[in-house]
Amino acid sequence: MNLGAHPFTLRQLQYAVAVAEWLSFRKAAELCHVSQPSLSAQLAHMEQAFGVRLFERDQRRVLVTAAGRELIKHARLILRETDDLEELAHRSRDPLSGTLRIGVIPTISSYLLPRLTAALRKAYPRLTVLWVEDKTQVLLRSLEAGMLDAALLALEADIGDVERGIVGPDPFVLATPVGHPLGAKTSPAMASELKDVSVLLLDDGHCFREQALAFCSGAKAHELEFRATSLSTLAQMVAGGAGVTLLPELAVAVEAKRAELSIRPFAQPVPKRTITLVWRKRSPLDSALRQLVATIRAAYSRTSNQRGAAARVI
Amino acid sequence: MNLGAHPFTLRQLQYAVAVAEWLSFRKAAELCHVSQPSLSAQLAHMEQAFGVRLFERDQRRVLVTAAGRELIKHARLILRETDDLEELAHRSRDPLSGTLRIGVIPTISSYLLPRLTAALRKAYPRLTVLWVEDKTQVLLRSLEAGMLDAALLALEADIGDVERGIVGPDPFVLATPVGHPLGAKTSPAMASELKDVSVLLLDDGHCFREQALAFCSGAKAHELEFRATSLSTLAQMVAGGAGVTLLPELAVAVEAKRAELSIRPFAQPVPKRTITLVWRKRSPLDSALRQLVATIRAAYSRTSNQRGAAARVI
DNA sequence: CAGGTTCATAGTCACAGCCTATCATCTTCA
DNA sequence: TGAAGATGATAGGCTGTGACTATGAACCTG
Repeated sequence: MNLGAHPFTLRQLQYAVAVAEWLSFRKAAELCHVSQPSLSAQLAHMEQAFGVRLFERDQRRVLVTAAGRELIKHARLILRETDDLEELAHRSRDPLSGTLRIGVIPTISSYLLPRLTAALRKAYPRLTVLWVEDKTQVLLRSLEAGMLDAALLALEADIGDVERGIVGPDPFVLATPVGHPLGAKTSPAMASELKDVSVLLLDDGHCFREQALAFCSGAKAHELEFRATSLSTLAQMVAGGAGVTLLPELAVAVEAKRAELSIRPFAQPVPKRTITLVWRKRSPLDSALRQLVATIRAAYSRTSNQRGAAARVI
Repeated sequence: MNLGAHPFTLRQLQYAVAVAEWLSFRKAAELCHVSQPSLSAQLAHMEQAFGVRLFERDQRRVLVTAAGRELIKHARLILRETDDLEELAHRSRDPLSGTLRIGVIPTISSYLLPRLTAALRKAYPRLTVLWVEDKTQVLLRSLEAGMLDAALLALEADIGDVERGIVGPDPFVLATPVGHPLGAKTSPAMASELKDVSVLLLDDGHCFREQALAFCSGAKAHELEFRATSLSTLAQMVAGGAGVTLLPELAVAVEAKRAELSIRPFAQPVPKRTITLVWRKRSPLDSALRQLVATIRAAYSRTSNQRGAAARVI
């Protein structure tokens, strides 16, 4: 490890990054809460130390040089790491306290959160979770940008290279209007029964759409043109007789109560998704999040059991 | 990006890492070239800022706490990154390394780049050039906006107030279908021969169109309605007997090989364009780019000679 | 118990880094 | 065309951080 004095400071890196972001010394100085001359001076020192011009500036505008681009990219990385370190320090007093920002996809949030928040409040009374609901890809981008600490989504989606902790499997069931021939049978549903049946699916961008679609096209079902933007809408339309659909079992308890639906489980191989908590690799929250996953898993499996019971009643 | 002041410094991280490594304040202070009290004071500040005790110390020994282990692991990572940044700065002191974004017009790129990239790789092995192909006016706007570092184009176009380095002249030649009366003569072509001849030209927006058009209208030639979008298309159409055209000599070697063309040079005054590298005034890359121009010029004149040889064979 | 460790504390000082005020340019708009 | 309003650079002065030396307190070792 190099123990020699570093020729630059974290503060200087922040200044450089701020200027690169706003292409303005004044604006950057304002955001960094220093005067513009101070910022100018620090950047001058930094350029001197590096022996490289980072910014091309005249009296009307600022541009980042080729060298500047490379260096500032790296500076951003370092600053993110320092933020992580701060975060780590803050948490190391008490890992599961403070505020955690967690993303969650819509087809999970409505059904899991009500029960989960209660369990979390009980397990970690000093922890506040800020839930952010959006589609998988948006959440993953926010996660990467450091705007989220973790995200709760389906493992089957394209989630890239992230750390993960599995909460549990969520099998899909067949939902049909009451009185529909497919809903009448008592045996588990076979994929082959879906051949040429009209199914309704979620709109583009919802990962549950992709997962259900994969199964349906394998079964040679026929997708109707209309696409719902939430599972609730989907359930309403099915109840209205527009067609049949797949629902994650997680949603059944709520949706079958709101709308008149017949629910049948599928025979092996059961289509399913795997609910998972994901976070950045090398996140300082790693161990805390693993602990959190255990708590979520416990709450989820309790919910599953109750759902199982509810299903038997129907 | 968090722009708030960081509660710690890189120096403090070094101190902490050194202590963790040697489990001794004195030894660590010595290696960091500071007095032991200075190091003690900084670590005390750091622990205060973090709100966590990093070291368990009494007068006979030093131990790293559980929190300290985590934090110092992360601190090591950050210090490695800062070393990388320093290294990066050191390398970028050599302006002709890293990535340069250079624009180039289509009537140059296809013919010059294959040879040029090889020459550049050889001359500047640590330089990566990202070539961006577009029309002159688009390139100049990108250059002005800082999205490009330089652009390779024809001096004869309207290029505004930019810094420039001339690569070399690119004379135009007369290209006719094989068997065309204008192609039969062995003497250099006169502008007057083009009177009332049907010529094909590039589409609007290509600067080569403007340059060729200036010459042709001076010669009272007659432009056919059809306009090609690339020199290759143009050559194909001429070979097909649709008319005659002007080609930059740079393109002859490639195009005359693909299509059956007769090529004649022009008599004085030879119509031509001047291939030029341009960049922003006051760009910090100025001296590097002048050096680059010299390299490009060398590669271009070698290409010219070979093209001269090829032309004699035809 | 003296001498040699260890890290912590006290007191002093220099300079890095901040501030305000001002300059030199360039753009904008009346 | 000229005044007002940007922007970044420069000048000069102040202050607080982080360095130093000297010393203190606790602990081992011969």
